[in-house]
Amino acid sequence: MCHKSPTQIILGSCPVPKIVDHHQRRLELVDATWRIIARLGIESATMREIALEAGFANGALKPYFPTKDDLLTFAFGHVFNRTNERIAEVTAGQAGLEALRAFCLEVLPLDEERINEARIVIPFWQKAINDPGKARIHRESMQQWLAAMRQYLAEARDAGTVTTAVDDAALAGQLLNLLLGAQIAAALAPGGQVELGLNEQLEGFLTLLGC
Amino acid sequence: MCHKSPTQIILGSCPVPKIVDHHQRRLELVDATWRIIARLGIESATMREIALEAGFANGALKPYFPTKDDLLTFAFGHVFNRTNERIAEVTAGQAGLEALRAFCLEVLPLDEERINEARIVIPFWQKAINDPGKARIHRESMQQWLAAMRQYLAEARDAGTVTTAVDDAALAGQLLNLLLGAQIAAALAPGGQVELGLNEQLEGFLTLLGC
DNA sequence: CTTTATTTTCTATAGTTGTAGAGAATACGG
DNA sequence: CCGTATTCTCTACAACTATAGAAAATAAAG
Repeated sequence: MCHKSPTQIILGSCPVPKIVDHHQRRLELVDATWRIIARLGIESATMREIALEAGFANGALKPYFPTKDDLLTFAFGHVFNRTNERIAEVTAGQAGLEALRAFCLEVLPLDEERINEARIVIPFWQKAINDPGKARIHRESMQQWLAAMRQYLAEARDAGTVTTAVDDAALAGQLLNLLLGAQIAAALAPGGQVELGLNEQLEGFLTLLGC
Repeated sequence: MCHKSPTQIILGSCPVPKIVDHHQRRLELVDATWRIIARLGIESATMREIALEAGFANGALKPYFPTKDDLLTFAFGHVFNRTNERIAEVTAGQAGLEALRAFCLEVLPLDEERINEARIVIPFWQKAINDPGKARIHRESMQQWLAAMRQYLAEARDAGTVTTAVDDAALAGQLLNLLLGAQIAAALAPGGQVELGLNEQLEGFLTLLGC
């Protein structure tokens, strides 16, 4: 039997090598799904519409995602992965308040691309309310974010840039909720409105920490 | 012709007075809708399910809400009205930091009832992303909340309980986003988890203002 | 070119949804 | 008890959904 693993092409045990990279194709389909959700909303993200957006016919998705829920769960998980990768890039080599600022600036919906991500993550939250698996995806990333923030706050305290009496757990929680709330504000802002004062809110919060 | 206005009962111009109070019935249907969304999620809030929850058959909703969208829009609008009424009660006769605290304590999902409201408002946000009418309902309430918060902050500054250099607009924005983010944290928390540190976050934030 | 396994299209199906509307049931005035 | 307007139930229907699977198209090896 000829399996689908790309490594088997190299091994040559398969008379006809497979043509499409399954993992790559999955990512393409996820990308098409994102575009649909960002442009038309999750209600329009039907299997047919996603296939059309990706340039395929209705049934072509099944070999890559057996069910729609598989596709959506993978797609949503990938949003968090992408964001976490971007965060890792931006905070690399930084610490303390600088790292915290970079972290938040990467999560805040400050440009069109991240406003689109907000339009994707809100439907995800809605689905996660009644889907423990999806809720776990969210919660695990949030735990990770909280841990990172607490570390940055601790570093900033050592550096003397954070001096408030409010404890770091509360501060991290405030900042996380502020970031989540900003997604909603951005996603529901009228089309064209770019300025929500999010940058001022972030700088203001960081200022409050140094008191 | 016999109209549906309750005043016509009193006038006696209608040979057979109407039996059900249309407005009251609409509220009952909205209540049933809320229960369905809170318990099973918005995906399960079908016309049939809502009718069943309210104790009626499928078609009985139509005289009160011609379409499902009418029902949902009214239901979501009513969530904001209720919350705003509760806020008005709780902040009545208060000012400054005390009013601000009462306001936030009323919005934060600190008990089961308000966690259920979070499970209703998140699907609403999701729908509002691609429905300008619903987005406006949200935005108008948020504008109102922001104005109230700025007023409380100004009062608190006069009283000397808010002294931070960060300007009130940024502070109000932070607090609003914190409240919105808390809805997400609460709605996606694993069942049974009640303590999210939201109270500590609020008190911490209010402490930060006095620096 | 032929063969073979893969990949994709296309059609079909079972289920669910919002909505419409005929008819039955209901409750009240007389 | 009867008539009447209201209210509700029930059935029907058209649209749309995810999914399954047969058939066609495709691409590479020999």
